[in-house]
Amino acid sequence: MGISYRSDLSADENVLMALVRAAETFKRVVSNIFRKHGLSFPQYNMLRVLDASKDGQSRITHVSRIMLVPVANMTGIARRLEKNGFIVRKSDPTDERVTILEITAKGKRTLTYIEKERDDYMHSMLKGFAEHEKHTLLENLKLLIKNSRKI
Amino acid sequence: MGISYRSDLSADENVLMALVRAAETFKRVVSNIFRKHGLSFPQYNMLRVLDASKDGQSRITHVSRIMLVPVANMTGIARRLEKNGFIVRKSDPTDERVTILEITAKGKRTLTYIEKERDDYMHSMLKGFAEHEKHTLLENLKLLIKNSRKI
DNA sequence: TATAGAAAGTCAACATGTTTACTATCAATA
DNA sequence: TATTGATAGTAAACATGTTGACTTTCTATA
Repeated sequence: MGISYRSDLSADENVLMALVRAAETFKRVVSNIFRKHGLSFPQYNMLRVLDASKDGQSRITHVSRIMLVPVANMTGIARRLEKNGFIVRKSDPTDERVTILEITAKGKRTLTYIEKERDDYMHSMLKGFAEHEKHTLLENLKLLIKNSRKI
Repeated sequence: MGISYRSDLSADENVLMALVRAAETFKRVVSNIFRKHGLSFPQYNMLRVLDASKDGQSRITHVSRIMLVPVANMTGIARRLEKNGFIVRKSDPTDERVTILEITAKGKRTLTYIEKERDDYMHSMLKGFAEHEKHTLLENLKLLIKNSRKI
């Protein structure tokens, strides 16, 4: 099944299709972990960014730039996170245009609950890789990202 | 920007986040190519599967299994492809439950138009990789996929 | 041969991504 | 200072992904 589909793919395409599949499989499994705690994949990432920010807060545009996701997507993600009590939204008194997002105690607690299970999964996904192989893989992936940016 | 976010990530997380970013960047750029010809990323993949199938046709469930995408997603993708004349839908006389998808002449033509630009892009994305490095990268990605399946 | 269960699809509800349009505010400058 | 352009964010329209419910049709078997 699928053999006739793959047989005429070039070496380049094989690599890049495997890249997409590996990423999607990874996202699917960690999403299952997040979902048990009421979070989607991008919601979790937004929480992580806020948790690592000074005072647990940051403006939407800043989060957008770190996540490499258009600002337009942030609105809905933040709205749902706020609805479920993981963050609060405040306006910046010094600039009325700005919306500041801040992680709540519930948000921080949830990240803690997720942490171990997530780390275990990531570790098992990289089973069979020596440290230097992880490093080489990381460099390869960075080169792919760099190459695609230049196009 | 983003430094404080990244600084406390483990080596495992660095690799897997780079994996997701590389895949998303790749998808974004090839999607631009496809869009010029009226196709989305999954629509293109569905066309590719049909084009590589016997007589240019296959049942929805089969395409779903190859693309590793739930059948429920296939319905809408096929409907939009049919609406724009890239495929037709037929029912299987031997099994009334089955929907058969078949690529049209327009669909095949469109794949031909896309082919070169897409190959050029994939080649430039893998610039700087020797053949044996591509091979190693592919093996690494396959191992990631295999590892994540076992969880 | 009824009937229960499996298989193939569709549909609905929701979250997300993408693009475009829009509002509100701020900043620069004529 | 009034106007113009840049910034920050939201909203709407669409395509996709995910899950679960549902219909239709087969298939196995009691």
